[in-house]
Amino acid sequence: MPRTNDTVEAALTEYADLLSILTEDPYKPRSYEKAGRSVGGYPDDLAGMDRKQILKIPNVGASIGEKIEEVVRTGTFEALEELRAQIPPGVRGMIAIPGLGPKKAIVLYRDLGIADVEDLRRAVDEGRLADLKGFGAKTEENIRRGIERLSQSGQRVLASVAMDLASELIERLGSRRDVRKIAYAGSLRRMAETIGDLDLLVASDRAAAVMDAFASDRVVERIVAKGEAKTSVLTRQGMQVDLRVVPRDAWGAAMIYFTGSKPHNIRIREMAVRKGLKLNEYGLFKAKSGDLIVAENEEEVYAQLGLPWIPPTMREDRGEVEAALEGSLPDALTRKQIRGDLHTHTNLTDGLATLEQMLEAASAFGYAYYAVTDHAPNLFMQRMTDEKMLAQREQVRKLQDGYPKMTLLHGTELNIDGEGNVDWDAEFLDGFDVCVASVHSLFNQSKDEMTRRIVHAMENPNVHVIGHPTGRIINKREPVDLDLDEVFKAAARTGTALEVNGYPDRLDLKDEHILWARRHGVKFSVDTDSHATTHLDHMRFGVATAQRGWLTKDDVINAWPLSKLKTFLRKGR
DNA sequence: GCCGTTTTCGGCCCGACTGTTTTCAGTCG
Repeated sequence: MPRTNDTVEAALTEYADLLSILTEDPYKPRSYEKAGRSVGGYPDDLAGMDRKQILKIPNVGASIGEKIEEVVRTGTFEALEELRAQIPPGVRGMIAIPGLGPKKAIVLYRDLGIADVEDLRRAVDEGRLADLKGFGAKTEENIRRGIERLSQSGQRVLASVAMDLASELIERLGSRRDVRKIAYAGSLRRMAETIGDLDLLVASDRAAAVMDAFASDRVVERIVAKGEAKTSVLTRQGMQVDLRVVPRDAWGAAMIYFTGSKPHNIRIREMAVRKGLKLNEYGLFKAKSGDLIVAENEEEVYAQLGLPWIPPTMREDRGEVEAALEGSLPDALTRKQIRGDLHTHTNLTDGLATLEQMLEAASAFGYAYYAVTDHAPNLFMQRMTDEKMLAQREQVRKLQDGYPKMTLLHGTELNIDGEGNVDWDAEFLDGFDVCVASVHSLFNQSKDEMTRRIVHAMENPNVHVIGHPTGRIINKREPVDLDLDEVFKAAARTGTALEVNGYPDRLDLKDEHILWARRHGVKFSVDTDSHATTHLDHMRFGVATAQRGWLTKDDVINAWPLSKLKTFLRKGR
């Protein structure tokens, strides 16, 4: 079930889209779009708010405030219904086609009666766009390709997949002499959970040569656009990659610009304007004289705007600029602050590596502690038994001598059954150093059942961490239906940590849920759920997700010293 | 429609690229 805020955001965004199609005024749609985003990112639930509180939301004034109340009450608002009556819903769908915006969409509808993407596809095939003013042969071809791309792509890729492509391109282009600096930016640098386009930034004095090399790289299927400063290509896998080349002394300003997010950039550019300055990808300038102030690195640019450097993972216009201004921007968790991994597997169950191999690989990360948490018996396919588990514990204790700097913790990943009970009784569970408990079955329970189930598991004094709390698999499986507010309250009350699972297709809890849970005083465990030695490095995605949820080392139990962690694991007993 | 270190009107981020035009609108990020 979507949160009320999400419903309201969707309504405002749809209204903004319809306005952009039906009116000339470019500012009004933008207002609704901004208000929608503010509402979506607002921490409090709109359902319980009165008008005065609603008007405190940034970018929400009297007019939009009234409409928000209407949506909370009825699920929609009158003005939206009026616009919906004017054009078919499919026209809005057409502006999702790359290269086709609101202005062309309305011409297609008004002049040819084209009402959705399918109509448009037929019209293009039949050559009916030919006599339309403003639509030439190339536009027609671009629309044809845009429709194709929309139907096949639409699917954003996991951050880990984009990261691999970025590494490959950076390695090849970065080895060129005329490439002084190269880095990925965009949503990958912000470590969003999925990536639409890959953005690469290069510092070079020979832009044309670098872009030629890029455009003829082996991964390139087709060149989408190529100019003096920017080239866009489509890879064979269907991913768009944008390359921007700037002079080296503009690196910092360009990185800010290219990293985004777009709303974050707009916020800081507006700040610049108010200070009589102008910010673009070439630097921060005095508005009147055009004199350059700074450009070379990000810290300087932020500093001149009166801001501390803001980590890319927090640049989402979720209040980070305001927090930075008042000096309350949290010190985001860093990879270095992670002292151990509390959720990992071996080949005793479904892992690929032996206990010895996992420990050896983990010790390379310099961890102070490390937990082995193989699956418990009720996940029957794993064929776990009490004997096997106890034998593993013996083995772990023996291997401890080989790791003087890393305390080995013996744990397990329990299964939360339909009623919220777990595999073993208290006596057996007492033998573990740490217990993660997760849902692995009955994903389709009702919201009430699922919520009761997880809360019951958290009330078990031997359950320390709830693993991948919503169970979603990105692009594959929906999250389970949960009353998250109840779950977060119970986690705080029982002293149970919620996992931030760093496995790239889980990232569970996700950033927005973390922000929400954190306000309830919940503690978190940032883990990899590794099933192979190579998975241990997924901690980078877990930490990035934690940063996107504004977590600090104080919020994260595996960033604590072992003694403090052990106190937490006693759950107040 | 929102907002205020140019405060209750008059702005609203900024630049690159494309395509169809003859100087610019549309789209994108």
